[in-house]
Amino acid sequence: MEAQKKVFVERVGVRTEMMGYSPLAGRIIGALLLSEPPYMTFDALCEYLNASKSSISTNLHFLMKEGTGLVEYFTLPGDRKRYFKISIDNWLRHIKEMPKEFQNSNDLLGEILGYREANQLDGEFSHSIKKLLSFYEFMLDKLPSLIEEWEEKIILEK
Amino acid sequence: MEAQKKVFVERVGVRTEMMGYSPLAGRIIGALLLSEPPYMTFDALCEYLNASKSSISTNLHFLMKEGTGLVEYFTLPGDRKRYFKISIDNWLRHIKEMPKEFQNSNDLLGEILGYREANQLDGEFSHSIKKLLSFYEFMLDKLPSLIEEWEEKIILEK
DNA sequence: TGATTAGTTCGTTACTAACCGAACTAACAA
DNA sequence: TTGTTAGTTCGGTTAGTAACGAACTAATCA
Repeated sequence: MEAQKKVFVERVGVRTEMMGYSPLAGRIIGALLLSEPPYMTFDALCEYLNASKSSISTNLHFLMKEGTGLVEYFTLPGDRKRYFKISIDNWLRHIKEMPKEFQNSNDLLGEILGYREANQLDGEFSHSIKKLLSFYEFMLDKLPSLIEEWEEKIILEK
Repeated sequence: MEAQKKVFVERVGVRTEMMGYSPLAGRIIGALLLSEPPYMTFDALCEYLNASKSSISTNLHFLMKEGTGLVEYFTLPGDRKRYFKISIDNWLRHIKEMPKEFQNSNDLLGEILGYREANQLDGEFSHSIKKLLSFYEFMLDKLPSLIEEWEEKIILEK
């Protein structure tokens, strides 16, 4: 069972690395997803992941700030330690912001198309860019209400 | 106008770097998006981007294979040169595959939840993971038909 | 006040990725 | 067959990133 857990931690590590996190940041996420109880102290993370305090410190900071607040911590009265855990809420909030990513590509591509048309550059190519843009715009239009639809479904299920 | 074009090329470069491409790969995409006609030879790319032949060669290969076929080339009879251009079709095909990315995260998270439940780990945390999973699953369910809806819209507009 | 604990900061090392130039190959042209 | 052009491959340099240990700080405890 412990061995299986470690395998999961590494697999989560690989997945999250592909999302732009460092290997250790990925393993922290993995460890926190699989630990029981679902939070760990600083020292426990160092020991479990065989990592130095400095590396754990750096990566926890990253995950709490830049890393979209994927990790957060709580404290207990009369206890100096911090207890680190995954914030599923922030995780969800982050993936719901996916349309914003689209928006950025969309905007730049739109500007480029504007430039091409203003300078009367090759029409056929501009036309195919327009098609691509229309896809982005369609998604930008539809995704928010799709997300809302899910929100409502979730409320009803409760 | 030429200056404005270069600014665009760099901006595209930065955007695509954020998507995991190398700086030069990003600039190649930018140059090809803005060039008139909408294709360039190997040498023209070297010169325009002030890059070495080897770097251009490596990055074009990447963009044609691993890079989801974002770039392709064509040839002209009686002309040894290759003409490189953006494949908007492949670009579109690639973003339409977005649900597959979801699928991978979804599968791993599902396995983890299975592990947690099999070992009767903290119920509240597992419950919130379930909520996250339900979002992924909802999107996986709805996105394909949304994409199809766009396809139909496009056909009608023609 | 001094000792301990929790976590941070800093300087270094090891590794990887991006890019370059030079030498090379394959195809055609003279 | 020799030269030229288009592009590739290889080895090396440089820049950037991940991680470490040691020294430090801030808070608590005795």
